[in-house]
Amino acid sequence: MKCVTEKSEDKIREAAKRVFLKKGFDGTTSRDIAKEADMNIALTNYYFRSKEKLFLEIFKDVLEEYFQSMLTILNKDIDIKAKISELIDNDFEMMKKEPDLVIFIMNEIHKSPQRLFPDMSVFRQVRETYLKTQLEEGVANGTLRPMRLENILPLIKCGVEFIFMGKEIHKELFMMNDEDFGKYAEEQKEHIKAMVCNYLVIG
Amino acid sequence: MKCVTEKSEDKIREAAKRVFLKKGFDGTTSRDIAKEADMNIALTNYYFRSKEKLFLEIFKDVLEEYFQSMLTILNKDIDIKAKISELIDNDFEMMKKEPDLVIFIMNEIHKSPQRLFPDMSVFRQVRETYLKTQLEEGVANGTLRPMRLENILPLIKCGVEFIFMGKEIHKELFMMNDEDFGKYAEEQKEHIKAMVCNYLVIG
DNA sequence: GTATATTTTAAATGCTTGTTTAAATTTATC
DNA sequence: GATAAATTTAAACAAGCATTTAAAATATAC
Repeated sequence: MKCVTEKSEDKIREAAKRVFLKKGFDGTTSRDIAKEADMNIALTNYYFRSKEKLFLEIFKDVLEEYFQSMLTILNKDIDIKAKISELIDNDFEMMKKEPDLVIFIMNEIHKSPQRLFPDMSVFRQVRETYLKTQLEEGVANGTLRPMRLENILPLIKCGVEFIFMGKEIHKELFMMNDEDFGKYAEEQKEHIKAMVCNYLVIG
Repeated sequence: MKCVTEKSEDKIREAAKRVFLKKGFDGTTSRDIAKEADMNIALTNYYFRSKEKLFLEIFKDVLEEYFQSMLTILNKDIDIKAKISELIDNDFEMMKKEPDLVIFIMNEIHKSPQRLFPDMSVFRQVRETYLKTQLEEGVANGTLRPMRLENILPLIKCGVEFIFMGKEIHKELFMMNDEDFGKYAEEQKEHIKAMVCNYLVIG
């Protein structure tokens, strides 16, 4: 018989993801998670053994979520300019949908990198995409500026992610409200696309 | 008589800055700070009333430290390309000297923006620099692409700050050790300079 | 329907947290 | 050098923390 009510384990997992993303590992208590999941406090340890174990499980998911949609685009068989444009659009939508995700990942890894890299096979996948081949071919036949994947990928990602990670400071610094910021981010996105493409593609 | 030993208040302030930068507000305990300063636990509250008050004082300093050297360059009477180059070099040196500073600022503001913007007069200063005039003149006479300060400034800052904030993830992703990363960051810095200048300056 | 396994609960565990106290010590004032 | 003020100390505070317990409630198996 199919059950309509969600399994407790999943309820906790989803609640924990929400709270961890918002408050970070240090800022989150087991009671916060239990309250968000509307469950008894003892259940987090019943299902996940400890706050640390629960966090590591969720962090792994979050990191894969971050890379997954990007991976699909990196492997598409499309022109490199279109690919850059699509990668930036994809990043932009992700930052709008999950505004806490990137700063959360960056901050947690920065505070304790060693504990957070288990068997990240997704890293290898990112290193071996079709974009890499495209790049090497373009560089070889002189249509692209000599760059490696590790040079171009951060240039594609940093523009959009930076202004969203620092959304509140940008709003304060340039005296914008949320509506202003939305328009500003859109125009900034187009600048980034043009700037990166102009730089990578010769002529 | 000049005293060689540092005043206790300053010892605590400096210790607190070190610990807060490394562990963030939530990850830092009053005992951490007292230990780092090698002082009795009660002294943090004797001099600063609370952990929160001490943090706010330090955060204000840190934010001004972040903007101060940048402000000087923004107001220099030099060619706009040289200015961009110098801003990026300056950012680069700051990230090497204080690797925790930017991710700390970003994360703390992201978690609770309202509590961290008191009388930030430095924001007004950033808005009204000579670069703004240079930009408007260049755009008016057609030598520069039509952009405002809020468009160009993040483009200048995001490249370097992004790879340093995500140093550990970049090392893991692209299989670099610390030495590799150092070289990589230098070459990335030059790409960023060229890319931003090429984009802003027409022809 | 009873026995067994699973899930949920309230309560308590011992430890750490930020902060306070009141006494002890050092420094400054005359 | 005595008196007052400022600083430092060890100890304690209540509240909150992650985690555990053992009993209660529910679901599953026969």
